[in-house]
Amino acid sequence: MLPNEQRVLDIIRSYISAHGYAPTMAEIARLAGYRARSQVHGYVNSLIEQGHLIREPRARRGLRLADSSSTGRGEGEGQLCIPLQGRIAAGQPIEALPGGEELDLQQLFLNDGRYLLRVSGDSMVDIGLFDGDIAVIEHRETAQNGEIVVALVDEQEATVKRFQRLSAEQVELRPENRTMQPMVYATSRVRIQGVLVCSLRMYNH
Amino acid sequence: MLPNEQRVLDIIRSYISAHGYAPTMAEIARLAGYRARSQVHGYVNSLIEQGHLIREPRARRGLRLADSSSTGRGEGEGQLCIPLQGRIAAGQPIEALPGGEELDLQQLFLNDGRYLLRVSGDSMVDIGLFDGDIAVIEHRETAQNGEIVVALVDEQEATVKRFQRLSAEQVELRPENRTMQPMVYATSRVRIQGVLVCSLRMYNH
DNA sequence: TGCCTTTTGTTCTGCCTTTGTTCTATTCTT
DNA sequence: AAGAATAGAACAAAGGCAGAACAAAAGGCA
Repeated sequence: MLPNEQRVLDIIRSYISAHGYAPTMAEIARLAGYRARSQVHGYVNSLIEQGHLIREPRARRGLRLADSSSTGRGEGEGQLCIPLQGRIAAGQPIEALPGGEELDLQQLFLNDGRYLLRVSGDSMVDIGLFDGDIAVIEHRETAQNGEIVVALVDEQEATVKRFQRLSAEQVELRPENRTMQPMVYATSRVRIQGVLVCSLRMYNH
Repeated sequence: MLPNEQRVLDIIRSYISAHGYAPTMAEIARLAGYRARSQVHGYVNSLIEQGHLIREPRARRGLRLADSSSTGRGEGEGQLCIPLQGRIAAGQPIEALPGGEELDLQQLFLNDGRYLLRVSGDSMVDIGLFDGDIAVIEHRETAQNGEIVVALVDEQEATVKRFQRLSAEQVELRPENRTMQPMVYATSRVRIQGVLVCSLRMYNH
């Protein structure tokens, strides 16, 4: 999937999840910054060929997601679920968890577009993200307010920050560290590379 | 394989695993620090001759990894290693990790005697272990000084604390929280259940 | 209902930029 | 001297883009 296709798919996903119905070609074009609907149409065609989208031909707002994440994932035996045993730090020796929660390693680490980065620096210590931690990042080019993102400023410096869109022209990248100041940038200077899904820290000796 | 070829191959691997599509010659050049695309092209040609890469001629982003070199995710037989892609928060967009570090999920989560607990309470916030985090515990009945343990006091209350043996008769269980006091117990009253190997936190929305 | 306008999906065409590719030249290492 | 590393120019193909044009669908209005 090419980057522009990815971008269009992101936009469609966002739109559907926000509105409940699919965007029109013109809406996608405006959101993606294109002036021509035909442009979008090309990418949508590619996405349909690749099986990421389904079209109801000639229908308005007739796009649907063909998402593998929503329903059954028929992936043989690569599914690694680990049960959570219980809750620690209060009451009984180890209080069993009622719900039978599970951690799906497959989904957490091996989902499409997820990768690992080592965190360096102290800009997020207030939410417990420390230097040396490992971050699971999901590749995306758009983010919701409040998500923690990997963002590239001026195509130069990549950082982990909390994302907040202030207006159409401005975004805020806020470090979670009382000693640092939030930074406000023009939207055009900031490119989202991914969002933080999970962080993990090893305690080695 | 020459060192520079290796480097280029690493960059391509990282890029594909992070984005889902291959980089362009120019992107590889920028990531590797070259000014000329032709430079990259030469190495890519070598890598193709050696069978590490496959090219779709003249296509953009038309590089694919040959299976033999897909060290990316070795899930051959239940062994799940995930490469760390790089370091985030300073310098280059994403600074590639030289060592090719890997995270071995198999070993981390499925090693004998390891299990998961959900953390509850604030007694370890100073080391970034928060309420709701997931802890990977390795079952053990003894601990080294300084390790973080799951300890049972008087066969009643299980907690996560830092372990310190003060003498043959006394052990200290120290919460990592400035507002709490370390507790000292007779050795006989404390039973170690396991040590903290890793903690992990999800960022859901 | 029937007519008209607007919106929308779709196709086609033409222009510009990016990209893969090849060649050549220069410097560096051994 | 030989091979590798680097830089830059140049070209053709592919992709990115805008706009025009047309038919189907939707909605308004008498």
